[in-house]
Amino acid sequence: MHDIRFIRENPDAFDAALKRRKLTPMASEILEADSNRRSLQAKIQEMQSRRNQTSKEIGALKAKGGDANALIAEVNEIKANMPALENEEAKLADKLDTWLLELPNILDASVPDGDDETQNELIRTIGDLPQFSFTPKDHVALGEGLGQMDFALGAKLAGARFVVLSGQLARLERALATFMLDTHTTEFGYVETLPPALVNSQTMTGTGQLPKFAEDLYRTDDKWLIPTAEVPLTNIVADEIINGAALPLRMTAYTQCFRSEAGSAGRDTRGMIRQHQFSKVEMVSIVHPDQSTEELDRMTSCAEAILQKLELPYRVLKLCSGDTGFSAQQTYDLEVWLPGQDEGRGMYREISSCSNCGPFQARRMKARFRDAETGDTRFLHTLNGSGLAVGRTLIAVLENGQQENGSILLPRALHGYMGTDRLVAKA
RNA sequence: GGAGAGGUGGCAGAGCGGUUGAAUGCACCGGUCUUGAAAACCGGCAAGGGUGAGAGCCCUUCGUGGGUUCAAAUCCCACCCUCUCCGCCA
Repeated sequence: MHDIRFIRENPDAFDAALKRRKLTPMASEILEADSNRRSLQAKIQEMQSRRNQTSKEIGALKAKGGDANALIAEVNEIKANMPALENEEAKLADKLDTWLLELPNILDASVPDGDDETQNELIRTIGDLPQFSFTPKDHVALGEGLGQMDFALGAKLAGARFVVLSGQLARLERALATFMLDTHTTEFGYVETLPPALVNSQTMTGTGQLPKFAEDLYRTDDKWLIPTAEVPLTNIVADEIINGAALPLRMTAYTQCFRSEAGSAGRDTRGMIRQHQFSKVEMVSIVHPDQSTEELDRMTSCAEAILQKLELPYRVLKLCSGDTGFSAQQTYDLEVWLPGQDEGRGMYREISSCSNCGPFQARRMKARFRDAETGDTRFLHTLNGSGLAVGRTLIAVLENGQQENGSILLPRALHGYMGTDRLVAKA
């Protein structure tokens, strides 16, 4: 959500920000509605003031036993004219709210220009790519070879884009999630949290999924399935005024995530890369505005630590203007190396996305803190990042650890969690 | 699902249809006192918005949305949530 005061004071900067998002300038249109609304508001408030004042006089007069009929008639006269103005004001306020809620966040100055994911900026590449003396298989071949990954069964039970894992692979999912949570809680100070997986519309609006992206979500009668734990975790501070001394707040959660993938028909149809249901360990930080840039680097490094401990090669990209999400000011993507993709030639695929949303979500959520020095309330900054997407991590562990005979050597960090150092086919 | 009770400021907790934006206590901030701290005492302390150079003035908000009334935290209706009991159930 945008700050109308910022637009009033910096209309040109606002339009320039829209332009970076490939949107047409709107500041003058917004400001006209804003100015009309405010003048209506002033008129309405003036009438309300007179109404309140006269009503008090009526009370005082009646207390003395006087005849208040003339004053009552006066109030009725004032009130008769109010609904028309109020309706008009409400319509304008609605229009303004819709704009402010549906326009994407202003990009940070550091975000490179670009149209799409091909123009993201490579920041660093970490780890050595595994070398194979054979053509590496993808996780589908490997998982089915192990007899522990069944897409047909997923389809029977639920439909396309579902899978059933069993045996060691089912345990691997659990091991990865536990390993990630253990790392974030014991090494990085995130508080483990178990939030609802269904949330109401207000919560979905707080983080920016609604009102604009309803078609990407699954819904029940009156609730929505979370597409990421970012939604419930971030909204924990909605409508709150946090004591500034308590910042930063850091939370992590392992949850199932549900996405309709409405815009992705035909993409990534093979395998576990893009499922309607997947699990993810999410990190959320709630910080003082001065700290959010630094916190984004910290959060990104926390996600990277997981990849490093799992001995998975990856690269870090800064998303360009055309690829940065609706609520984000700036985003780092972590892409893991998947040697089995592209016919065994391998490719990098997104496994984490760490974003600083600045005050954008906080303004939607009314999430504030009290500044100890000034005593004022200010909007918090919110950040979220995957740490990591568990399903894609499982894919990476399979494809990077594969042996010619189809067994999988596990990274050392998982041996304790798995009770073994390798995955082998069912007997 | 049924019956009952209740939702008021950061927290606890008063509140008669009319000077109640809301008593009181706690917490918090400032001051007096003290070598320092504590205690005690004094003072301050809701959020959002409009307007104004500013001091200030004004509007809105007592779970949410409607309604009654000249006037609603207070009355009426619907919904949401919490608690207690009963039923059902992982």
